[in-house]
Amino acid sequence: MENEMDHEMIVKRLAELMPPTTELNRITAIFKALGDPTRARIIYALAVSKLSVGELATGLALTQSNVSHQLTVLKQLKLVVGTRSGRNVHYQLADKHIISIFQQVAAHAEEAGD
Amino acid sequence: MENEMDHEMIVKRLAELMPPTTELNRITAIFKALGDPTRARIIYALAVSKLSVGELATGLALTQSNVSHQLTVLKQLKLVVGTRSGRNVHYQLADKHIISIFQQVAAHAEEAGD
DNA sequence: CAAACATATGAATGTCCGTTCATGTGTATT
DNA sequence: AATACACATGAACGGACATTCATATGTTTG
Repeated sequence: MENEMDHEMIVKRLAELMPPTTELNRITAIFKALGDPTRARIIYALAVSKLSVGELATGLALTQSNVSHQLTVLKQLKLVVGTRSGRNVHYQLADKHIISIFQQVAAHAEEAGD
Repeated sequence: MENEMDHEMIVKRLAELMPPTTELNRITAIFKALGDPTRARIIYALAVSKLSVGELATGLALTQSNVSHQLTVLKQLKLVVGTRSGRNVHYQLADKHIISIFQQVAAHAEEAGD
């Protein structure tokens, strides 16, 4: 914490303490991407196993088009990567970091559950 | 990883491996809340110091109404808590857990930055 | 090369949501 | 009690976005 003198200062210079706009945009874009149930389910599925678009579609009861659209969003944010093998494209999580982020949020969601 | 036998099984039972709907909704709701730049900035500000609604409004150049609306969202998800003292209501992060979540996402955003 | 299969892309649509404006509720001061 | 101050709430408007449908691109097989 900070004393009263500092507090006034903090309020006055709060904007300067914020992360740069472009960084903040990148961060919020990631949160927003994970904030959609469909994309979250895709992430959960890929946390279990590397899967193709079709497998995700049938396994999660989603349209192929829908899955593909969501994957492009996740791909753009480098949350998943897809590698083609023949006709199929197998997607996997970009790194295991993502799983721990979900775990932390899940932990918070539990203890904050009404 | 898993062998080919298991893989078919996984696809078939993918839905069962998903977290229960209500839990998934809670998790995605949190992500969605953090996925808005305005709310994210509020979180960042509160990570620096406990602040009143008015201080947040002036410090972040936002409408008082806007700040209040976003705070109700964050409050409902138990990401922040507000305590009244006189006319003012001072808000703070519900726990420091939230900061580490941002740090992890920020770390990912950096290394994935184009 | 034609046909079938897997994935990607584009447009269109309905819904959700962030912001603003206006007003209401709560609290202190004189 | 009346006024001023701090915050909350509700309605409304505009923009973003998730999903669907149709179609295009890419890849294998016959």
